[in-house]
Amino acid sequence: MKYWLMKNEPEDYGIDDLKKDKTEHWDGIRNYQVRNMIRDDMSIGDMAFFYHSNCEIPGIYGLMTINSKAYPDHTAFDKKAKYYDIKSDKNKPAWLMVDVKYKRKLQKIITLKELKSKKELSEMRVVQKGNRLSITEVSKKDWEYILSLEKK
DNA sequence: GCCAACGTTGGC
DNA sequence: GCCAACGTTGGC
Repeated sequence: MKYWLMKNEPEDYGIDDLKKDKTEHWDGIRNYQVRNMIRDDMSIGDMAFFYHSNCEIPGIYGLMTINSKAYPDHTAFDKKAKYYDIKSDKNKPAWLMVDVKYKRKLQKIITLKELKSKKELSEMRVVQKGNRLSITEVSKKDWEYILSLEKK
């Protein structure tokens, strides 16, 4: 069982949208490192933080579970879709996605600022400069520490 | 809206 | 296969 942090822009799709939808496919991954990670390392039942990026208050807003294995991202075949990719062929899909299931919103937002202020989390990928991966793995230790911050 | 950091592309 | 140019991400 692994833990993840998954970024999305709330203007595009945020935690409240997932709360409403209950489950949704996490499409639009167009980075090979991230694709390989969801293909090789992610499993059904893994837990993930829903992180809001590129917004007024970047940070962790909620929890979700991974609800499927990686499967072809059909938005890559759709010429009208934002993330259409001419290189992805239906017979040989270049891009994958997983389904995520809403668990709950955090009682309070754990902001990026707060994450950065904790020396315990200095190893975490999201707090490191120049990290641009939309999905990163979170260690069990960091996962539990972050959840403990919710109670403070 | 700026810009640093990083990934991708493509000429050679 | 190198690397400059370009595009994207995302915090600020």
